[in-house]
Amino acid sequence: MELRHLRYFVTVAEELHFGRAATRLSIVQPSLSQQIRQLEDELGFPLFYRTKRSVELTDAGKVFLTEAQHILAQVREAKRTAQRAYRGEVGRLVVGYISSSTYDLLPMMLRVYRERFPDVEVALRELTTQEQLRALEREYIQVGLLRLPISAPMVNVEVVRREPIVCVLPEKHPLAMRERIAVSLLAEEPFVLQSSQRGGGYYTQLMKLCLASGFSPNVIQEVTEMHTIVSLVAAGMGVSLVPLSARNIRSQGVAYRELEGTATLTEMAVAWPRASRSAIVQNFLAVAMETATNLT
Amino acid sequence: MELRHLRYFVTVAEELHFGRAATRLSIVQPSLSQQIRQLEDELGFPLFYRTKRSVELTDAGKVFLTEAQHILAQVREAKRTAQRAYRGEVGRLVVGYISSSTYDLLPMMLRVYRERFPDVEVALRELTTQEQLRALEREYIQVGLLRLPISAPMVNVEVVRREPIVCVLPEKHPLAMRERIAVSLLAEEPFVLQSSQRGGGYYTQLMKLCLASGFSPNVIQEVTEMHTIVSLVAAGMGVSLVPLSARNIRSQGVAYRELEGTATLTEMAVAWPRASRSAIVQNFLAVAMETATNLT
DNA sequence: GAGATTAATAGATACAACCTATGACGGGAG
DNA sequence: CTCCCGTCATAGGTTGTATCTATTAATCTC
Repeated sequence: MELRHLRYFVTVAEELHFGRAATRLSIVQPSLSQQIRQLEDELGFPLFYRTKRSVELTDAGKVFLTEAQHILAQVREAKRTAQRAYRGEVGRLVVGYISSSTYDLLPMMLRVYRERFPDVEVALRELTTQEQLRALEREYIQVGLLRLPISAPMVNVEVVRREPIVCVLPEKHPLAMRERIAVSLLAEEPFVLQSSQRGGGYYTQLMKLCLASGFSPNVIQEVTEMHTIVSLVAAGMGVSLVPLSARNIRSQGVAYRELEGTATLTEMAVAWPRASRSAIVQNFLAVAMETATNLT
Repeated sequence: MELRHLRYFVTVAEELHFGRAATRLSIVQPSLSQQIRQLEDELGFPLFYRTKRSVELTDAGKVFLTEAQHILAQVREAKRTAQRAYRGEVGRLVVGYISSSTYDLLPMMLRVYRERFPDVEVALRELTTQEQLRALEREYIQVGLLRLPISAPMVNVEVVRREPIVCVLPEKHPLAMRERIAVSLLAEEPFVLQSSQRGGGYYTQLMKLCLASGFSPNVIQEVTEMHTIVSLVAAGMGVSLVPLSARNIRSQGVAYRELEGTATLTEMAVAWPRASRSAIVQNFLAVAMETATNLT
């Protein structure tokens, strides 16, 4: 049995006339008769009552007709669905992200992406930058939103935000009176930082920044979340160095001050496996870049 | 696209190896490659990532795989279902019946039929013999359970029960003392009968029976149901002539007496359109005949 | 009863699925 | 590093079968 048999059968069943059906199918009547006969032989029962003048469906033929129509519809649907999958319009996308992306970057990207690709099921996994790299490798996530620098040869990255590192300190702190703060002034200050494990490349970047000013920061508290840092600073526990976008965290009693000299930048990026050929991922990346340029 | 393409594709997807898949399909590898290529061309996207050493499904290929498997399963199912329909094992059967068949004949037939053909949806229509003949013609019912005689050339009948007509009269009635009653003795009795409209051929049969004994019955009450006749007789309103199986109607205060002379018989039959080629109907008829002989 | 209509049959043809032979490429063994 | 094996693609010939043409058989209509 081939789909041809089903197409022919459905047409004959609709026309109840071999000649007209054959015309509609752009073949000649004997060919059609032969194919229907073939189908009947395979099924083991007649689909039509034929007299020399008229054609009528048998009961079993009626049953087979509805089945055949369903099958043909499903074939059309299968084609359409698979083509949509090819274009990355349906499927599942697992996104890893660092918590500091939840203030604006992630929501903005998701809003646009979901609007443009409503039939892709999006799953979210909050993971640190380091965890994301492992997860990308193991295909636990398909795309990550993380902070540079990273070292991972099998992963492609594209920067979506570049922002200066600024100092966050209690509002009442003497240094808060200055408009800009030299890093060296923080040498004696107590620091609240993400743990090196959690901070990843960003932690290393901060260490280098301080060492360049001749000191190693006095870390009195390690935390996991950016907003915890801000809260603790607000409570007067110490100071910290954070990406500029941390200002989005609403907290009373803290001040953000630029650093003196050339601004040290920190970069947020989307990351995906170098080997990924997934259209879903490509579409998400396109949305991500677009979002990134739009908010510059 | 033909089912062949789907069958080939599913096999390659299962094996992830063109050579092995071709072997399983009893064709050679280049033919298989060619057919898959053809399918990809029609779909407009690749189903596999091919390197020189390995084969892997694309994302869209995975989607199409599940669709293709569904389609192939549905084809198998369609074949099976239609074959069952051909054997009269699935579908719908509308049965017409007269109310007097509900005492034992109809229930017995239905019990056996439903047990043997559980996937046929049976619909029941209580109709008089006359109504059934019209309904058979109009294909409102497919088979009828009615009382002979009838005159309808387009309808086949097969007798399923043959029983004598007996007299039913109040227990206390003087004639009830006799073991058998001559019809002529009923000449002056008030009769409770079904209306001629409703009674059909059976009504005519009773009229002839009385006329043969030299009288026309004095009908004081026409009713629609057999059990109403028995109730009214029990209440002393009159006498009646009913099929023997009316004894199944439980009612106090009535007596059933055979008629003198050669018993006049009344016949219950199954009826179906002469043109019917429905296997469902044939199966029901077979069950009906079987039931009929079993209860003789 | 003749002509028109419709489906089946018979035989020829053409297309496409299939086969054989071969090539290109990569990975692994020596 | 080279050679060989495994794997899929390509090229060209062959075969099977879907299709076409021509015709027949049966029925309906005028």
